[in-house]
Amino acid sequence: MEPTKDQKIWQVVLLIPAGKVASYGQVADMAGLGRQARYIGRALGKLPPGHSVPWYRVLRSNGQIAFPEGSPTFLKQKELLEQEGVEVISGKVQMRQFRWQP
DNA sequence: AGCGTGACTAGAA
DNA sequence: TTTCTAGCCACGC
Repeated sequence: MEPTKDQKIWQVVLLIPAGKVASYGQVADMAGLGRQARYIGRALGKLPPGHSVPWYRVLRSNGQIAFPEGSPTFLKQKELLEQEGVEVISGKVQMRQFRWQP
């Protein structure tokens, strides 16, 4: 059976090494979707239960988390990133040292 | 079949 | 440096 776009996106996200992060545009390009950065978030929203996809390693192009501060999802992502060793400040990540595939 | 929406991006002020 | 605007494209209703 053919893998769907969502599956492809999840596969790309799985390729992100721990301790590093990637932007939606980066993932979209690697998934072969080009400029569909917005679809990435939507696909991650479709993630099934019991998944092992490090969706929390996907951030905006400027290194900021895509959720509003104070949201449970935001807090969860921040916690997971810090657990990976990524420094999160004011909802932003020091992508100067954590940018994936320069 | 058409319209609104969004876990986005790049550029300008 | 931060904030605002316009462009973008696929999906769901």
